[in-house]
Order: sequence, then C-alpha cells, then structure tokens
Amino acid sequence: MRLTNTLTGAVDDLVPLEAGRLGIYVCGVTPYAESHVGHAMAAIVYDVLVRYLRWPGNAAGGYDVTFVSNYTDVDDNVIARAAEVGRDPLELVAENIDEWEEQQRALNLVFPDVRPRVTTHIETIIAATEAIVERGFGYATEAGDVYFRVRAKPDYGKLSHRDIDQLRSGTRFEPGEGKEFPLDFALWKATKPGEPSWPSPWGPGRPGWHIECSAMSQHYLGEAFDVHGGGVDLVFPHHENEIAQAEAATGTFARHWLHNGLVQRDGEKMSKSIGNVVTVADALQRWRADALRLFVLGSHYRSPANLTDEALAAAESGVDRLLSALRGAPAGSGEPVDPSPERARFVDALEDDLGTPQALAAVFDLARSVNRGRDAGRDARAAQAALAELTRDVLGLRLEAPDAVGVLDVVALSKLASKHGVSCGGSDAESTIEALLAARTDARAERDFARADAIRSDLADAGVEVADTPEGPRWSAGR
RNA sequence: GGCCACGUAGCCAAGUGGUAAGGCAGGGGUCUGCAAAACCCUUAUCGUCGGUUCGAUUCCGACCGUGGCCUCCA
Repeated sequence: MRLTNTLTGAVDDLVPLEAGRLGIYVCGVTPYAESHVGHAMAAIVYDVLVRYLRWPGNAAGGYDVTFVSNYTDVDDNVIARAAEVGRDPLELVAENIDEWEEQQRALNLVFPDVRPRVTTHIETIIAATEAIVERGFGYATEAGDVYFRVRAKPDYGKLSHRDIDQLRSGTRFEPGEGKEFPLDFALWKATKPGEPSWPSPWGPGRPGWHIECSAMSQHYLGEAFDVHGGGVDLVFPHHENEIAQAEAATGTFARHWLHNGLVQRDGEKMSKSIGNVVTVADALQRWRADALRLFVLGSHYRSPANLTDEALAAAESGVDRLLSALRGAPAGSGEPVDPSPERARFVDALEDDLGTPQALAAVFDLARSVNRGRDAGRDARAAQAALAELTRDVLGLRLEAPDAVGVLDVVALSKLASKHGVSCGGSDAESTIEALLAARTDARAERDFARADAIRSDLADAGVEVADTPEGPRWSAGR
C-alpha cells in the first residue's frame, strides 16, 4: 500500500518493520470539551485505514495491526476548562471520554487495541523525560520545569519542513522563564496551586503537551514503529516535537507520518469564535452514522471535508441506495453476476493512498451491477455478498435497515386499523401493520385503489413506507 | 507578514499531457393500477491571464479566491 508520508513529502510504500505486522499510533482527543465532527472525521479515516490493513482481501493479504490511540487527559486545556466550569479536571475528562466512547460505538468505529491516558502513564513519561535530559536534549530550570533543547537537535523541523531560524523570526515565541531558547518547549511543568500534579525528580508537576504521545506510543509499539497519524493541524508543533523528543530519547521513532484534512462547515473553518462547531452529538441527531461515514469517505482523507446540509443529504440518499442493493438475495438463474472487476478497482483505489472516493465509486458501480443482475433475473448473490463485505467490513458502514418497531407509534397505528375497519391479530406495531397491509392487498385485488392508496398514505404518515414488490408488499419504518 | 495546500457540472467529489470516475439533485424513458425502488438515456472543457508543448484541465509563471500552519486544536 502507498501512503502519503509527511516526513518525506512523497507517497511512500508502507513497508512494515516486521513482516505482516503493523503498529499504528493516532493522536486521540484531549477530552476537555464535547467532541465535534472533526474528531469524528479523523476517527473514521483511521478506522477505515485499520480495517483495510487488517482485511484479508487487501493486496498484502491482511496485516496483524496493533492500533494505539491516546487520551491526553491532563493538559492546559483540561485545567483551564475545569476551572472555568468549576469542576474537578479528572472528573470532567472522565465524563467527556465516556461520552466520546459511546459516540465511537454509534459511529461504528473499531476501538484501538490500547487507549492509553496520560494520568495512568506518568512513570513512562517521567522515564522518557529523564532519558532526554540525560542525553543532553533537555534541561530543568530552578522553577522545576523541564524544557526540550531544540537547538541540540539540528534536524528539528524536518516533519513540518521549516527551519529553526525561520520559526524564530516572524513569530511571537515568548522567551519563557528559564528557557534557554524561545523555541524550547516544556517536557514537564512544575505544579501550580490547584492543579493536578505528580511527584518527579524535578519536583511535583505534570507532563507538558507532546511528551505523552512520544512516550506512550513507544511504550506500546516499540521505539521504532510503522505509522503515526493525526490531523494536519498537529504537524507543527505537536508532531514535530514528538519526533524531536522520541529521537532524542531513543534515536528512532515512527517511520510513516499520516495527516488528515480538517472539516469545514459551509466552506468556513469550524471554530468556537464563529460559533459553527458541529458536535458529534448534533451530527448523530441529524444524520445516520452511515451517512456521516459516507460523507467523510467521499473526499480524500488529506483534503478538507466541507460539511454542508446538502452534502449530508446526498450521503443519506447514498446510504439508501446501498441499502436497497443489499436487500433480498434472489437466487436467480443464468450467469451469476461477477463482482471481481469492481472488487479489484476497490482494492487498487485503497492501495493508492487510501483512495476512498474511488473505492466508493467502485462500490456504487457494484451496487448497480447487483441491481442490474437482479432485474435481469440473474444470480446476484455473490455480488451482493461482495458488496456487503466491502461496505461493511472495510468501509465500516452498518447498512442496517432502520430499527422499525422501536420508533413507531403503536397507538396511532391501532387508530389507523380501526379507521380502516381492520381488526388486528396482536397489539404490537408489527402485527397491526401486517393486518393493514393485508387489507390493502385485498383492496388491490378488488381493484379498490382508492382504499389501497388511502391505507398506504396513512401508513406513510405514521412513518411506515410501503412498497409493492413481486413478492408482495414490503414495509419499512423511516427514521 | 512568512510557509503550504486547494479552486473541476446546480451541490459534493475523483482523475489524467491527447478532450473528465462516482454520489446527490434535474430532464426523458422502461417497469407499476398509481407510486416507491430499480434499470436505461441525458446534463461540465476543469478560477482568470500568460508561457512551454504537435496538443494542457493536467507542467511553469502571475493574479484573484478559499483554506491550513506559524499560538490551543482531529
């Protein structure tokens, strides 16, 4: 598989350090506030990457992937936010993590194998900081802070492709207290009153930003590992600093750096100041998880994804299209529909820098083949199975018919039954609907289309869509 | 101000030195009692202006526009 590597600026082959195995670390969220669709986009991108890499159908026959993604559960943002709302920082964080994990389930995301948190890896982080200091890449101040010595690392800036001089000019890096150089950044921050802190060789304090990711990723994946990912906004300084730290401590680090584009709302940056942030909770309220996923996968992961109501409506329709192609599996006769051309295109697309838009095009073409074959009375079962495999296993779509009964109003339905003079066999929604449909089928047989259409339209008002098929009426509940 | 992306049909979005995937929406048709779904047909010359080339949407330059990073951020 080929993937764009920010470090080299090229599309590089993904060559595992150990044959058949891959270690992937993705920067997770800092759970100081509600998660937004940007987090969801990143999560979906790396979810599909991991699903694809594990999939036996990929060009390498499937990798054994270890997927690690962290929670930075203590940092400046967390502390500031907790103070703002007058809550305990760790409690606030726990709540946001719980909510996000519930949403991850709703989004059908594969959980990382390890979800390390800063607060449970303080020892690891202190050890990494000590290694950096011992090797001369870090220094402690009298105040009990520890800084990374940027000038000790001549290749600092190699990820974001900038140099130290360029960074220093034209910016407002403030020479912090005790810093040797304006660009030096904190590995360890001495505690301030009211902040969570842990004992360390430099006194009580807490980890700086950046260090948790280099320490925890190496802890779980080894000093050198395959892939490190995150949003483009993390390239500098976060990932740049991670590289500096990890290489300072161990001489090696991640080989392949992946960065996803950011979500925009109606062509504008999503930001709290503009007030256009769409939270995951909002999004899940308005759109199906499958539609959100289809929306994200419809543009290349490195491009910005412009979230508009129209784009999501299109994605919703796209989901329905796939859903209807997966419905029913007539055996048919004659030449079976062969899914292999689309399957090959799908694999080729993903092999080439995770080309989900083209993979999706192959999927939609396969859906058309299924429908076409089915209309022609051919055996479309194999094609349908392939479609289900590609969409569900690899792209992580659920493509389940909506949970019918739960959302229906039983009382309204039984009123309908009496309106149409139908007695139902049971008191549940399902049997009421069946009874109404039976009455409609009778009406149609008697060519009483007025009555048949009235039943259909009343059911539609109650949220039940009715479609006539050669096998008889089929109903489904809308969302 | 510095660094870097992007600008493709009504909307979203791929892609290529030799006249442009897919989705949604629209138009026409088939099927249906009528619908729905499905199927078939149909809808672009690729921001502007120059340059290189036999030929550019694809390469180079300028300009305009949008976005990202340089400070917290997926």
